[in-house]
Order: sequence, then structure tokens, then C-alpha cells
Amino acid sequence: MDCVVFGYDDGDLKVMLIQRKLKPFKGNWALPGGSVRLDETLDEAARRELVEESGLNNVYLEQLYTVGDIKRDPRERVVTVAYYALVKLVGHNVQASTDAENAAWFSVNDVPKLAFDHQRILDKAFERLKGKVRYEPIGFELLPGKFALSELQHLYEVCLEEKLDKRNFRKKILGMGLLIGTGEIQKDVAHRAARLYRFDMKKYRQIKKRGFSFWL
Amino acid sequence: MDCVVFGYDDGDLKVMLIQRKLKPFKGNWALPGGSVRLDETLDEAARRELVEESGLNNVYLEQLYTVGDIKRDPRERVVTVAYYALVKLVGHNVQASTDAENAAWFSVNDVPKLAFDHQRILDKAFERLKGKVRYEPIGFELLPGKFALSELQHLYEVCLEEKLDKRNFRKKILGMGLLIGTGEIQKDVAHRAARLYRFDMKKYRQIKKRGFSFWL
DNA sequence: CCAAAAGTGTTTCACGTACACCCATGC
DNA sequence: GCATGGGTGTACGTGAAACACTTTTGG
Repeated sequence: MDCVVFGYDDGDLKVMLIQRKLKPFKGNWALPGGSVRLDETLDEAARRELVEESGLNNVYLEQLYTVGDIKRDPRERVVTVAYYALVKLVGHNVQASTDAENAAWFSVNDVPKLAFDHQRILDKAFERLKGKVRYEPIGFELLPGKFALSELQHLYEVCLEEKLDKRNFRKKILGMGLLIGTGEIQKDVAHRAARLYRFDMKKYRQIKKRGFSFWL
Repeated sequence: MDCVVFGYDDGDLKVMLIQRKLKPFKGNWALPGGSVRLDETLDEAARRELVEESGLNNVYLEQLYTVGDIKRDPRERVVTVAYYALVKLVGHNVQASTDAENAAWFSVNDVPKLAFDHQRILDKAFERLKGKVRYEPIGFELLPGKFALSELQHLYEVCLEEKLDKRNFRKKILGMGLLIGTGEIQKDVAHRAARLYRFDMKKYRQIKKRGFSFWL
């Protein structure tokens, strides 16, 4: 089981990597992962690994793809079920590195050479994120609970790899009626402070049942 | 490895099932499947099973999902990688039943009680098909090489579970410029014969590279 | 001649898209 | 006062959706 952990910070989409201490690929960076135990489901294994390797709990997690190329691990035949996770980097104050292992966040556009076929898994995960962010409100999983519209827009621009028009973006996203103004505004910014919103997940689930579809 | 094999015939979306000869779930219907060998990739295993259990070769095949619930097989822990396949039932004259095993096609809306968690896998496969048929030209994998527009439309109606407007459908699909009139018409029909078209896969691949996206 | 499906255009409306300026705040 | 991003409305064009009748063929 391997997991692509995405985070958004500093206006940049990042992925968590771990530096291998053992052969093969000793010293290389790799996706966090581990073995699935006999007494846990695949999803449980993914959540456990996330907690163990990053201290992250309660994050968005979704199965991505299963890779079973014969020689992907030079030692022996290993099939891996890949997951991807979306975590709120800002505010949660994640400790990327734990215990013995060396872990760090890298911008998805500037990733070192990875062990095994992990680059391909990462590519696939980003592709999935890029596709899904349009029709499911998963972008909010990467932002803090309260966010400014410009932050949300920038996140979308990074995920979709395209520039969006500010007024059209605001019209569309506010038009869905799924953002609630908190009444609060940004602090400690060197310019006019933006209003902060939060995503109304309850309302989303309700109107989704009635056939509403998120689309951006 | 398990495989959901879809076929389209008689105006109806069908799935191939196999009747189990062994415990557990002896006598129940189940998805065709088998074990992945150490010297083959997952995709290869899926293709091999397809050939062995249905004599089908050269079909559309895609990985669906991996299920690893602990008790999904009452005997022991079994993780299965599910695939789904789209086959051209008409014309290919598929032999659904082979050798020893009892195999048959069932309408997806009228499936018997299935072994293991195969119903859930089938549901997931149908959901995927339903979603993907809109933005990738996979519907053609279910039709014979030459088809009438009304057949294509009906296939879409079955996959999407909604009725489509004839004129709008024709406008849109012909407007893409991806259907080639063969000059032939239907035979042996008790009414005016429809023109037959084929899908221009080469052209699709070309214009896809240039950013075109199929959408229906 | 009747049944059954093929084939064909136009109008309407909603939504996506393009686009530029003033405002509030911190320094 | 100036730099930085926040916030706002309109006009236009494209594309989706609704909609009904004539044509062809076999039986």
C-alpha cells in the first residue's frame, strides 16, 4: 500500500515524501507506504500508515489505482494499492517528519527522482485530483476551514493548471450557495483583508441527494 | 482478480456471469475471475481470464477498483483487483459458456443474487461506465463496427439511464465529425433501413492530442 | 395502406466568457 | 501616498434543450 499525500501551502500544491533508509533505493525519496495487515482492510491500512508516518488523522482519503508490474520492486513481486490523501496543511501544523524517518514536503512540480515506480503513481494521483476537483468539492479538503475566495481560486488554478477569471470564479462558486460567510476577515495581511468563508458540507450533501451537481 | 464483462445486445446492457461449481457459494452466480500468477501483471491476468472464460480477445479492459474487506471470502483473506471489460456481443458471436463452467449473460437490471461481494463490484462497474461513457468514446466498444445512429443512441440511453432527444443527439454526435458514413444501410429490418456509420478512432486520437474532448 | 422507425431545423433560453475600474488597508 | 490585493456588473455569443412532421420501407 502506498499513499500520495497532497497538501496546499504557500500557494503551492505539495506532496509528502519519505527518504528511504533501506535498500533498495536507499537514500531516494519515495511515497509513504507499508504492508497491509491480515486483520485490516485496505482503507484501514492506508489510514494507519498516514497516522504513523505523518501524524495525520481524519483526512480525505481515496483509493487510486493498483499497480502490479512484475519487476516494479527489484527484490520480489509486490503488488501495491495506491491511495491519495488530501490534507489541510495550514493550521493543522503537520509534522511531516516523524521518529526515525526523514520526511518532507515537495512542490508537485519539483519532485526529486523517486524510488520504484512512484513517479508514475504520483502522476496518476495528480491527474485524478485534476479531474475530480471539478466535479466534487474536494478542493476544500486542502484548505483550512475558513478561507478567502482568492485562496480557493488559486488552489483551483494550481490543481487545474490553468488561470481562472476572478469575477467568473466568484460568480460561479458563490452562485452555488455552498459557501457561508463567517463574518471574519483575514488578519496580518499587508493589504485589504479578504472575507473568510467556509464550505457548507451539510447543505452540499442535502442538495446532492436531490440531484445537484457541483461543477466548476 | 475479478472482471465485470459488459455486453450490449437486444437493446439491453448485459453482464456475463459464471455459475460456481465449488464451495463457498456453490451454485450461485459470480463474476468471472481467478488468481494473478507471479509472472504476469494485473492487466495480463485480466486478459487471460477473459480468454479462458469467454474466449474473448482484444476487448476494452480497464481497472476498476481493489476490494480488500477482511471477510469478503469466508475461507481466508482475499484481496481482489476488479476490472471491467466492454465487448462487442453482436457479430463477434461470443460463446459465453466454455468447457466445464456454466456461463450466461444477464441484463444488468435483472441479475440474480451474486456470490461474495460481487454485486457491489458490479454496481461500481456500472457507475463507472455510466460516468465514463459521457467523456470518453467507450460506448463504441459495445457496438459492432458498423451501427445505426438509433442503436448508438439507445446504447447511450441504457448506459446513462435517461432518455435522449433524437435530433439533439444526432446533431451533437455528427457535429463532432467522428462518425463516418459507410454508405451501407441496415438489412432485414421491417421498416425503413437506417444508414450505418463507424467510429473514426484514428481521427479521434489525433484531435484528442490537440485538445479536443469528447462530450455527450 | 398501415405500422415502424429514419431523418430533418428552428427557436428559445441559460450559461460561459470576456473584460476594467474603484476600494480598503498596511506600511 | 502608494503598493497590494479585494471586490464588483454587463454585454455578447455559444451551445443546450424543447419541439413535430415528412419520408421510406416491409409486410
